[in-house]
This record gives sequence, C-alpha cells and structure tokens, in this order.
Amino acid sequence: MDETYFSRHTEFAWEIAPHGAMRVPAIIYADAALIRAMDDKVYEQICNVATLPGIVKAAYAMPDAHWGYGFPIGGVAAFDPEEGGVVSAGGVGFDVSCGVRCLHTGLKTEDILAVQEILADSLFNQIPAGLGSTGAIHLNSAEMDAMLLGGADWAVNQGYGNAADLERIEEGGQMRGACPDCVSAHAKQRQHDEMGTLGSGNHYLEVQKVAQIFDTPTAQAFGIQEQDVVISIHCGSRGLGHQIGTEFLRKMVTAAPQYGITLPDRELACAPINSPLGQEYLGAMRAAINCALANRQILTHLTRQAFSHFFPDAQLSLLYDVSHNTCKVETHLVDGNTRELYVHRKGATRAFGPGHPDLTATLRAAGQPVLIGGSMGTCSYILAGTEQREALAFSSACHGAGRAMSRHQAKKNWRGRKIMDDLAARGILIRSPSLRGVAEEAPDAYKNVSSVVNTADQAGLARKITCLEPLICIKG
DNA sequence: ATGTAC
Repeated sequence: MDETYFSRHTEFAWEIAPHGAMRVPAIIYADAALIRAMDDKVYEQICNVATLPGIVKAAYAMPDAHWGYGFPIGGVAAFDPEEGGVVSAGGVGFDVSCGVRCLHTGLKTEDILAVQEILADSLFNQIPAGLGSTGAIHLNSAEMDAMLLGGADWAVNQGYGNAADLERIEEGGQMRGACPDCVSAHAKQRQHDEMGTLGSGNHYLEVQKVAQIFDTPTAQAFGIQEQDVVISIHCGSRGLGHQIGTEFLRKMVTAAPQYGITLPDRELACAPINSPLGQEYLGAMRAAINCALANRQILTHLTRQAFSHFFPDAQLSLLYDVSHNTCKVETHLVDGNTRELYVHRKGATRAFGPGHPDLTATLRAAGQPVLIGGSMGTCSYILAGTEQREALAFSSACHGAGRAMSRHQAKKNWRGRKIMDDLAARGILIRSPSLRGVAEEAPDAYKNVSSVVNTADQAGLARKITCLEPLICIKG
C-alpha cells in the first residue's frame, strides 16, 4: 500500500481520515514495511467498515491484516446498539470462534526428541484432520443443543477434560446467550459427526518448545520456562459455523434495505443489533462459539490420550484458550464514558490487560495470555494484554502471521512434499492428509510472524512474552 | 475457513 494514503499518527499507527460515507477514521497498526506489503484491499475494506451505522471511535486493522470477506481479516470494529449499531456476519467471519489454545505438558524438548517420529504418527492417527473429516462422537438432537448451550463446560461434563480447564478459557468455557433454536437444522446436521476434528486450511495441532523468553516474570506467571514443551491447537467451529455464516450473510443482504442500511459492499451485510435478525444472528453465533470451545476441548482430550501412551505421568494443563473470530459484548471506556459495545474481532485476538475483571484470579495480575499462531514451520508467540493501551483498539491484538499470498498463488509456487522434506531437515515433522493443503500453507505464503508480533508489541497492543518453535505439526 | 454450489 502507498504510505501517502495515511497520516502517520505514531511510528506504528496509520490513520485514514473520514472521507466519503465514513463515519469515523480508520486506523491500521503496522510498521512501514508491513504497510508497504499490505494489499490495497485492506485499505478499501477498512474504509468500508468505517461507514457502518453505530460504529464507535474508529475501524481498526491489526499488523497481520489482509483481504477478507467484507471486513479484512485482522479487523476490529465496535458498535453501540443505542446508536443504531449493527452486527455483521462478515465481520465475525465464516469460521466462527476459530481460535488457539495452548497446553503445558511439563515435558522438556529432549523428552519429545526421543519419540518425535512415533509421537507425530500417533497424534496424526488419533486427531481427525482434513476437509470433511469426521470424529468418533456423534451427537443426537438433544446432545447437539446441549453442546451449543454449554460449550467446553458441556464437553467437560461429557468426560472430555476437567473443571480446571474451564477457568483458562474465555467466558469460562461457556458463551452465555447462545440460542440453539436460532441454528438451522442444516447447520446442526453438518456438525453431527464433526466434533473433535481439526478441519483444514490453516488449522493445526503443534507440539512446540519454548525457544525464547522476553519477559521472565510474566512467563513465570503463565507457568513457562525455556525448553518447556507446550501444545497449541488451532481450529474452530467446522461445518456448523460456516453454515451459520453462509445463511445469515444471505439473510442480512436481503434485510439491509428494510433496515435502511446502505452497503458499500454487499459482503458487509449486517443487521441492527436491536433487531430480530440481529438478535437471531447473535444467538446463533454464540452457539457456534460454544461449538468451537467444545471442539477444542475434545481435541484436548484426544491429545491427552495420545500423550499418556508415551508419557503416563505427564499432566497436560491448559494455559489459555482464545477465540479470534467473534462479536462480543464488552464494556469499554470511550472518551471518558463507560459504554457497552459489540466488539467484532475477525482474525484478531482479545487482549485484556492486567486487572481486568473477566480474567481468572491466577492470571489477573499478569494480563490475558494472547496466543499468536505462526505459519507452518515458523515460530508462534505468547503475548500478554496491556492495561494502559486498552484504548488503542478495544483491547485487541493480531492473531497470527496473516496471509501474504492467496492459496491459489501458493499452490502454483510450492510443492507440499518439498516443503515437508525441507521442514523435516530442520527437525520439524509435518503430518497432513493433504499435500496440496501443505503447499497452500507454505511458510512463505504468510507475512513474517516475528515482524507482525514485534509491531503489535511496539504499538502497545500486547506485550511479547515468549517465542515457541515447532517440533511436530499435525496439519489439517 | 468450507460437503469449491441452491
């Protein structure tokens, strides 16, 4: 993108003044190199978001932002229902509540190296991965509704994991206000056999070592030391979330004129929060959030089973679970006033600072762990929310490296087999049902995660705590 | 991201 599009607020904040139908400014957090490399669609899309009714303060893009459906991926926007604010299916994204959780293992790198190949094979055998993959769990209608209401809490009650896991999940593992009746039969049917499955695309399960610590006291508060082994699971709400997104997007496009909403791009389809359709979507989306939380909880159970075979004494405890495709009601201070806002984060992670009342007691002093997944074969990061910078983007940070290239282009540039061989030579074992999927996910098809994270840190969105390097990656 | 689709 051309730097002259912006007035540069600080070294890491680039502002677009309101023009045309924009109600508020748009702000992109990035360094100069990321801005130059960012595709022009982010500019267009973030300006479009700024035109939506009831938007508060500004439309934001994170350093990993790239072209998405309607809203950019890496976008944050908050709306006030009292001012005609809207909720948008495209502003949440199709993979509702896609997110990352990170587990401690209590193991060290050398423990994994001793069994690396067979552990990789075992995880690959026991974690269903890939497009259309199904699991061993099949939910009847009553169980489906209970899952959509209960989330990870439901999963724990079914025997997948333990109660201690729940306090390390956003919303305590259960999103309130879910409405299973707002979820279509078709969406439920698509999820019937997909609980406890990883999915495809950028989803993965990684065994990682803590390679570097940048903030020792906070790392200690998170229970992390160098050379510790952790496991990160990145996945979402599978077919159910996708179906909900598809259906409500269509409904919102149709209903927009009757709500007097003019859309600069039909992909921005939305409905007033205070409308039947808006409420119906919020109920369905919250059910999909619970689906994703339950899914990651079941995958955690499967991972524990696989590990127990090799390490019978290992206790896999949950460090934290974040969702990065959501719309959540949160209280924020805006120009000195406390307001209840509907915060859309699409490819953006919540990043509550120290002292936030929604954080569990054991994490409140340190701030929320912000889990940033890298691309395949590259580092991931753990950051922490910052209190003083809450105002920057409604307590939000980036969510990953962010694509730099389309899947189509990536398939033309790389071969999956070659990528797997190159990574194996560096001690990183990839297991995937799809070589084409591996090519689409080539590390160089993504932005440099380290520069994205450094920018998030320097911009004050969140603080860098540790860097994780992959040892095993089960790729969807 | 997703049973590349009514």
